[in-house]
Amino acid sequence: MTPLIDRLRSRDDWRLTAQRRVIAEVMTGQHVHLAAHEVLERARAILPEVSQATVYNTLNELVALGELVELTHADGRKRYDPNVGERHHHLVCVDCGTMRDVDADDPSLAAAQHHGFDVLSVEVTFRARCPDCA
Amino acid sequence: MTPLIDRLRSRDDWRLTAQRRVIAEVMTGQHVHLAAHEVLERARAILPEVSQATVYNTLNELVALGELVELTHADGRKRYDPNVGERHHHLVCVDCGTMRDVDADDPSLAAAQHHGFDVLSVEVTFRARCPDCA
DNA sequence: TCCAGACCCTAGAACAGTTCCAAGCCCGGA
DNA sequence: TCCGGGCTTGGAACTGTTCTAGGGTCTGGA
Repeated sequence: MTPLIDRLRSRDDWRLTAQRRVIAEVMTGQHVHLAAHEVLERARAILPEVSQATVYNTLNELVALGELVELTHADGRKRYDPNVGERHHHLVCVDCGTMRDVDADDPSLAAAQHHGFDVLSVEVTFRARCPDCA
Repeated sequence: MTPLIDRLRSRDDWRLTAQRRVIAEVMTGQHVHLAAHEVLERARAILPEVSQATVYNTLNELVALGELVELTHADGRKRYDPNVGERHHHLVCVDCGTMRDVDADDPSLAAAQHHGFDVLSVEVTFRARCPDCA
């Protein structure tokens, strides 16, 4: 039993059905940054009758519950990261899209964190609320 | 005549047609981060017979030429930033998507750079090439 | 145990953003 | 003027995501 599934099971405002449990199982681990279609594939390997709509619904619900973070990838498809607890950032391969979590507090990445990647550029985005929307 | 249009005009591998000039005109300025449909709208205000396909083609070509940077926004649509010269990062409103350029070298944003925004979180992405793709 | 209501799941349709395609247009060079 | 290559166009196609309608499942109360 993983912490994620434990947390979900103990919520009384959210039913942990078989489908949802399988999706949570798939989303468990370090360096997991799956796109929806990959989640669907892996979930179906465990429970073949999971539907696409359920995967999308469940992923969105888990994001709303704060259990996943949605990442927008350059290829246009969203990826989901279960590592919400600790502050961390991302190392992304510009060719294949592979991602690694890195914990860096500044935009210069320590060599020990390179994971063998050849770093090309850094992109910093500040998520904020503008005066008009405040 | 703006520097961007000047640069484009002087390329001999790329014809600066009326449509392309209008699109470049629309993309000129500071804090310009337009999505394709906005570029189309504004371009048509100047030259009504510009087609959607041309806007997409031209934006992609300008990105390939290094004259624009493509930004992936959480809402799924790409935005284009003409500010390619100087290293800078982005301040994004989570509600309306408004963006501002900021020049920050670390993930703590100086108050002078806040543009009145209420900063919620910082996201750092290292663009890299993984060992398999190298 | 049975029932009702709430919640959940499914397949397929619908949607939005982007790209592809075939055809016609335009410009520069011969 | 004619020709060829590149550019543009509208519409179709494609892809990722969301919506919809209908049926199923679970839970608590009678």
